[in-house]
Amino acid sequence: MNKSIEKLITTTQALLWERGYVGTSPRAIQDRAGVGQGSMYHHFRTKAELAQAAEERSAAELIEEVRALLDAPGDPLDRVLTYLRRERDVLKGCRIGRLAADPEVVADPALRKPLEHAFGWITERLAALLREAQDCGRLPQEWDAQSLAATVLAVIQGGYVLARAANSPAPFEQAIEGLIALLTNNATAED
Amino acid sequence: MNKSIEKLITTTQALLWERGYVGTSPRAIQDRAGVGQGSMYHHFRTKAELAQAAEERSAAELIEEVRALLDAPGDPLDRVLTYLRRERDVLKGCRIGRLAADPEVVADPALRKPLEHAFGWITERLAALLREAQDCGRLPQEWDAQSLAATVLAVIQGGYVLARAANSPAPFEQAIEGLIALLTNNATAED
DNA sequence: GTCTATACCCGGATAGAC
DNA sequence: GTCTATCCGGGTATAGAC
Repeated sequence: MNKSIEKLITTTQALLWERGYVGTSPRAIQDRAGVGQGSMYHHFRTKAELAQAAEERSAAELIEEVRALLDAPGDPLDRVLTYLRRERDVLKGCRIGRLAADPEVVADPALRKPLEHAFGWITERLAALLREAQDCGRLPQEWDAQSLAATVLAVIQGGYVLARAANSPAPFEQAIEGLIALLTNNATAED
Repeated sequence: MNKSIEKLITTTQALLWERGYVGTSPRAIQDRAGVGQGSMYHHFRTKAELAQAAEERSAAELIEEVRALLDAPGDPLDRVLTYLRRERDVLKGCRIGRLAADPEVVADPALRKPLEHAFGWITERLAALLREAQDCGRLPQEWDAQSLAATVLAVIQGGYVLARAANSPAPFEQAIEGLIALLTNNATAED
């Protein structure tokens, strides 16, 4: 039915990922979507409104992808490691994290909310798994699972930053390997 | 002497930090610097040229600040921890890392170089300290210091991303505390 | 719903006077 | 060195016709 609406949203998702919020103009969206000016402004009153719809879709998609990985069967810590080693287009960065650089996104609650929601969800899910890993004796009980979950997500997000700065995926991969060493070679002497 | 040049560079540094490269216009620089159009284009032929000068200055300043912390006397691992706990305006993000989100910066070698240089320098310095910590027996010898250094820097950069997304310094602080737990509660049973 | 026209200011300069 | 004038296209819409 609403082919235009659909095309506008997916196109905006792609442009926000590539160029961020300030870097994405209504005209660029229209051109790439093949949708006219009048049509776009008929369905979305402002650029911010369309961006919000696109962000919400991207956040939902990211959550679904991560959920699929983290809900797999198997040892909890291994699932976290699988998530860390997941294949990624590193130099492209994170479709959600990228937007946190944009002051207009951070300043507008409606534009910031999808980021907060996606990262909040992922952190909670990781924390639950890390707690399970503690219960299995694979991680020390005295560690704070919530903090550790933030660390895991931060390594990924920071890895993207370092990779783009170096124009190479290498720093991302090193950061991940360093974290895996920290998580797997620890004082589980309790068992 | 060249008060104008100086004012243009420091103003551009501030605007790049706040708004990134695409988000910073020559006009905004001129207005905030109190320098006219003609003057600005007399000293810098393009926006990119001025941005490059500003980036180089910011990279040098960041390196100096980190050097001061990491060259302090004392135990090597403790110096890394001090660096991690350093006071920061978390929601402002990193003046260098922020620019890695910008596709125009990543695509232009002259604009990307200061980022690569700053992060490369910090990673090397951290790796050297972590190697010292291994020699002191405070970290397992089998860990790769280079990877670990990338992890440390990634946690900081990723922490900024999570904090801005949440509009709160909390995730940054959690990520740091999680990393400190990982670095200090490890299998140093070898000694 | 979609199209075209119009508007107004900004981005990123260039040219030439002072 | 700095100022003012000028330029051309893009950003972000709004208005009204079809």
